[in-house]
This record gives sequence, C-alpha cells and structure tokens, in this order.
Amino acid sequence: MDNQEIRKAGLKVTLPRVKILELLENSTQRHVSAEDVYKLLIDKGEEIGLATVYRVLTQFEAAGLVTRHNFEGGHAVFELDRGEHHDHIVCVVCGKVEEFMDATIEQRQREVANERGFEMADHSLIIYGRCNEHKNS
Amino acid sequence: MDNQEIRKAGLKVTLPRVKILELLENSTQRHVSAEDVYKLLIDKGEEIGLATVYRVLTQFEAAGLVTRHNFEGGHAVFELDRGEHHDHIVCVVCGKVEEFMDATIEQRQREVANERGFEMADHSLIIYGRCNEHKNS
DNA sequence: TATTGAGATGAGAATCTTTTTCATTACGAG
DNA sequence: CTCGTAATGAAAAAGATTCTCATCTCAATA
Ligand SMILES: [Zn+2]
Ligand SMILES: [Zn+2]
Ligand SMILES: [Zn+2]
Ligand SMILES: [Zn+2]
Repeated sequence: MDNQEIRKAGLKVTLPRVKILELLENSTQRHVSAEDVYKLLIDKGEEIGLATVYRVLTQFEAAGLVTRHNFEGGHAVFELDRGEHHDHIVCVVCGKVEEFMDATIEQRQREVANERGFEMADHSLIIYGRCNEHKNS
Repeated sequence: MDNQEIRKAGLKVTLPRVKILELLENSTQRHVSAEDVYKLLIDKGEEIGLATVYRVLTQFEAAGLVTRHNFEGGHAVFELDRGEHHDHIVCVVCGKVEEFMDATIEQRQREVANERGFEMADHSLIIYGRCNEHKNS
C-alpha cells in the first residue's frame, strides 16, 4: 500500500503525496518532470500546487522512493524506484528512453572509483544515440 | 593559436571569444560554469557580458571546442575539449572532480547500445562518491 | 469523537539559470 | 578605408525551482 511507503519515509500521509505516488506508479511514462506530474494531476482533476509537487518529489527522493535524473534539457526528471538499479539510453531525435543494466559496467565503475581512492556512492550513466527509427536522421 | 581554432569553427575572431578560450585554456579549474567564466573574466578586468558568455560557450560546444556537462547542481559546466574523451568522478562532499577513461566501460556501452538497436552518439558517465579525504563523513 | 498543534499545502513572490531582444559596435572582405 | 554582416552587451523575458506565509489537515490523544 502506498500509505505504508509514505509513512515508512517518516512523512504524513496526505492527499497530495498519495496522488503523486499513485501517478508515478500508474503513469505510462516512467520518467517525468515535476511539471509533468503537476500537469498530469491537474488534467485528472486533482487539486494540487506546483510547489507541493517539487517539495514532495524532493522528499520522496530523500526517502529513496524516487530517483532524480539530470538528463539534458535543463530540468530534472523523476522515476519511481523499483529496487533494481538501471541506467538509461536516450534517443537524441525522438527522446525515447530505454533502460538497461550491465554488470560489467557496474563492476568496472566500482573498480575505477576504488583505484582513485573514492568510495562510490552513486553514478549516472546516460547513453545518447539514435534509435532504430532514427538511425538515418 | 586560438584565433585559428575560432576561425576554423566558422566564427569571427572577436575579443570576447578569444578571452573565453584563453581562460578555458589557462584556468586552474578545468570544469567551469558560464557564471564562473563570466566572473573570472570580470575579476580579471575584462569587459564582457554574461549573455555573450552563454552564447559563446554554446557556439564553442557546437564547434566541438568545449564539452558541456550536466552535473548535479542545476547548472551546466563546461570544459575545453582536449581530444581524448574521458568521464568524471565527483566527490559529493567537497566537489572535487577527477577524470578517467576506462576502455572496458567504453566498449560495453557501445555494445549495450547496439544490442538495443541504438547507434551511440555520445554518453555521460558520472560517478559520485566520497574522495580520500571524505570517506568518513 | 472532539481537540489541538505540528506538519503540510497552495498561491504567489523570489531566486537562479539560461535565452531572447534590440540598439549599438566591431570584424574582415573587398 | 568603407561597408555590410555578424557579434556584443544590457536589459527583459523565459524556464525551472525554491521560499514565504497564511491557511488547512493529519493524527495523536483526551
Ligand atoms: Zn528515436
Ligand atoms: Zn529509468
Ligand atoms: Zn572530497
Ligand atoms: Zn573533464
């Protein structure tokens, strides 16, 4: 249940938080901006403020419920954390986003960090390219 | 000479462009924001507008003279392109940036893209972690 | 169930980054 | 040196995100 997740995060179970979490769970687009979340909820007839969306997404991120990505484009996108880590490959023409996880890359990253005296906490890997339908353009 | 590089990019050799390129070549910090560039030049007594810095950096990027990175923090950082590709490892405590290049990771990225029908054009890999001096915190 | 107070919300202002506008200036071809 | 075009700078605008604060609501408890 969503309420448990929110409670577990040390947050009060409020309508905006429940609505945002529901939307992240049910939206067809997995990677959405704060503005996206706001508009999708408004279109659904929900009453919510943009500031609340930003606040709640940040809180959910801190609680490990969602992940924030700094893709190109000047705005952050968020996605529900489904437990299994993954990275992204984005089509520079149409913007399509696919997810992947490569054990070799994950392993090497950790090694690279260690070799330099770093303790890896996180990483962001985004491959940009042209998808099947846009290899020509 | 800088002037050649600028000319080769199809741009007029103007004072602002020369100053920005010089700064990127001589700055102790390799990864700088537009604001950084602007302030560093102003502090040096140069006359330049912030809008020009943004414009020129974007033009340099298009010409392949500099690379833009979307690190965390809500603003882009730029660095002079020195021919050899590399990725970054950033300390989440002090912000120190180190560079690295790992052939295995580079290779696997290309393969991952191909496996999914993508033609890789570029990629962004940033490892976040705690450096030597901040492993405890 | 009613009370109540800390925490949450929403509207708008504020802030920060980046882009655009437009009148003026400066390259550089001829 | 002249001239047309591209470039510049200041200010305004746009876009993304955060902050402020008066109001509201969850949830503990009486
Ligand atoms: Zn595509
Ligand atoms: Zn994803
Ligand atoms: Zn450090
Ligand atoms: Zn670098």
